[in-house]
Amino acid sequence: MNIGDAARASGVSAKMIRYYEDIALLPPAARRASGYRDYGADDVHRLRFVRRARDLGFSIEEVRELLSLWHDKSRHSGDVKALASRHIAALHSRIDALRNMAATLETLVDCCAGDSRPDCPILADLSGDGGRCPP
Amino acid sequence: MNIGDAARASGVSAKMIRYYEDIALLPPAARRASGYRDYGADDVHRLRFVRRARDLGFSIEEVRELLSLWHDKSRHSGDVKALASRHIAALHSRIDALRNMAATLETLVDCCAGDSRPDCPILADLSGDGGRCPP
DNA sequence: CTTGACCTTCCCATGATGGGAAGGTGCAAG
DNA sequence: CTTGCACCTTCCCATCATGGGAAGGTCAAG
Repeated sequence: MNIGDAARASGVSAKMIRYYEDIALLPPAARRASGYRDYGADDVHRLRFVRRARDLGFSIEEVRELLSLWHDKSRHSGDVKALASRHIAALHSRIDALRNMAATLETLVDCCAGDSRPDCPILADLSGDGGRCPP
Repeated sequence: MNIGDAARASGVSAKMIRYYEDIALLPPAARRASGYRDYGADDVHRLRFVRRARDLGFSIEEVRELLSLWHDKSRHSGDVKALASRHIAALHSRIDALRNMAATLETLVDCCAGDSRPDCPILADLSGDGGRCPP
């Protein structure tokens, strides 16, 4: 299986597959005589794992840990759970940060006339003319 | 006022102030005879504006638009409101993406024993052993 | 006049991804 | 066989916003 097929089968771009190999997230791929990388079902399986973990927002380094836990048949599920829980906490703090931004902006947008006049509580807030915009 | 003082007064690091000038987000700073940049109250005011906008999650390019609207005394508040509304929508889609990740992970974490045994629904899910983990 | 805190510019690194160039391979149709 | 096209290889560059640090100049207090 060429890299392009592996990419299509796993949902990871060929570019990324090479990159993951380069940073040793994945073991060096087998090579044909031509130098082409050659992938099998196991490789695609691992790629799908990586893809799924990335889709869940794990960083490359976290995926590295997940892969090593996955391959370790004597792992403790507690270690996986701890890693996932840490990630969930990180997600929640990012969510909170974004929600705070959105809430602030929504308040400002709600009291902006949004017409052709220049007066704008959004700009007023940004420029530090502390809020005369209570909702 | 030296760049360090402006940095402390605005909450924007000296490094970033130079960078913002470099990419023309800010006009070139005045210079003393020594070559040192020299900042006044207006500059600090603009820096605070940028800082606040960045804190609300606006990209540099969006801040550029906001600054130009701010300086344009004949702006239409509708333009500001539209920009802010677009940004709010973008924030919400990022929030949704993160919340979906967190929700999926929470389900998995909830049915992971988290002890010293190796069986783990989190890894099972990642490896594509489609969910025998209904909450 | 020395010392230490500041300033200048310049280059490099991050994280994860994409773009593209230059050149080699593989396969099907002519 | 040769041509053509789709694919592969490596290598370098760009993104976005920020920080780190080196080499060298400046300022103010002691």
